[in-house]
Amino acid sequence: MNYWLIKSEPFKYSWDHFVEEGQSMWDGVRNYQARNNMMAMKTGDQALFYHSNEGKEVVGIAKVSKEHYPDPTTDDPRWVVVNFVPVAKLPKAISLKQIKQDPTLQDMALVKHSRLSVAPLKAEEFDHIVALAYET
DNA sequence: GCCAACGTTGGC
DNA sequence: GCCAACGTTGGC
Repeated sequence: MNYWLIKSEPFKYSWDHFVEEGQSMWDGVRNYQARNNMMAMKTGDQALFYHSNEGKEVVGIAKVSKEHYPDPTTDDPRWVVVNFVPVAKLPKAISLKQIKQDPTLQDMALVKHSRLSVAPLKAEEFDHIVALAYET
């Protein structure tokens, strides 16, 4: 199983909206690195859902419900989408600030390549962030 | 195939 | 709202 981090501007597509819909087609990715990451996703892989710009925090856990297929929102055959379903909302959102201050999370793409919208996560990083969120 | 111009993202 | 970082485009 692999772990990922997916970013969305809450203004465009928030976690709450995601939960409301119960499923999301992750479209609009127009970046090769991000696309390659999406193509590597397998059904059941877990992803942290991050709010960029507004909030700047990890708010929930999502899971891949459908592996990549051609992006129906464009005729351009280069782009793909994947589907996600919500797994759990984190009891406590983990802010970018907190991530940056955590020595074990310094290698995250979120820290190093802040513009990458779909990034791989190590299992340790995923577990660490989830553990932080469930701490009291 | 290089590189300048341009557009976009996202933190601050 | 600004700007740095970075990706993409297009002329040569």
